[in-house]
Amino acid sequence: MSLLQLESFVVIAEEGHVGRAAQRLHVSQPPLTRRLRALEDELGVSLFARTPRGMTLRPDGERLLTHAREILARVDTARRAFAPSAGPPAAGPSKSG
Amino acid sequence: MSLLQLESFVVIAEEGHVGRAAQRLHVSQPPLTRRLRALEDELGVSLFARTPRGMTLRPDGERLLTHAREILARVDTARRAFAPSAGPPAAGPSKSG
DNA sequence: TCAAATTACGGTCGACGTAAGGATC
DNA sequence: GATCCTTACGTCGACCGTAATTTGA
Repeated sequence: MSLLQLESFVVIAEEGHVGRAAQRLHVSQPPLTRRLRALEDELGVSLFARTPRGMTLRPDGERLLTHAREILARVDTARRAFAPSAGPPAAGPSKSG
Repeated sequence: MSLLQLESFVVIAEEGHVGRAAQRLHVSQPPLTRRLRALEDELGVSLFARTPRGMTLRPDGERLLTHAREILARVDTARRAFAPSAGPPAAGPSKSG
């Protein structure tokens, strides 16, 4: 399980469409299908129901979606904590001003 | 930032020693040094102070350590939610009993 | 001098993109 | 017949391990 797989999964779930998800992620469909496939294989469950109009989240997929969002949110928080755009929230302002 | 980098960082921080961390992670020192290096480079900060006896966590490193532990804990929770060893906590037991 | 981290180098595995295939309505 | 997901194939990049180099008390 990698962050890339998790993010790919979330986007596919949001779009309900591998092609659309691929556009959002700036990759082609095959890599996305494979990432999802690898994730399902590792977890040993089927995350989506394949329909002729796209992908529908299954119960296991909905459960993973919750976990995935939390993980990605934490990662985003960590990244922001070190982003140069804004100072850390708890370190206090510099006394230079 | 990858889960592998985060896990590597945490182990190095715990051991204060790349060599020991490498043993725990079943890899040699160079890959571990590179993972840490890539993480520091991506974050734009120095996580450890290099000393002749090992590595000492710096303020930025301590901050990241907190984030990293939370992220890895969430990932572990997600994995357990799909682990075949135990059923999901909220799905209820099978009606077979 | 001694211990530890880091960089250089070659080899192997994984991931991507294009093209072809299978399935459903 | 059209749309979408999936698999096959060739190529490139990333990561690993061994060996050599640099760093710091």
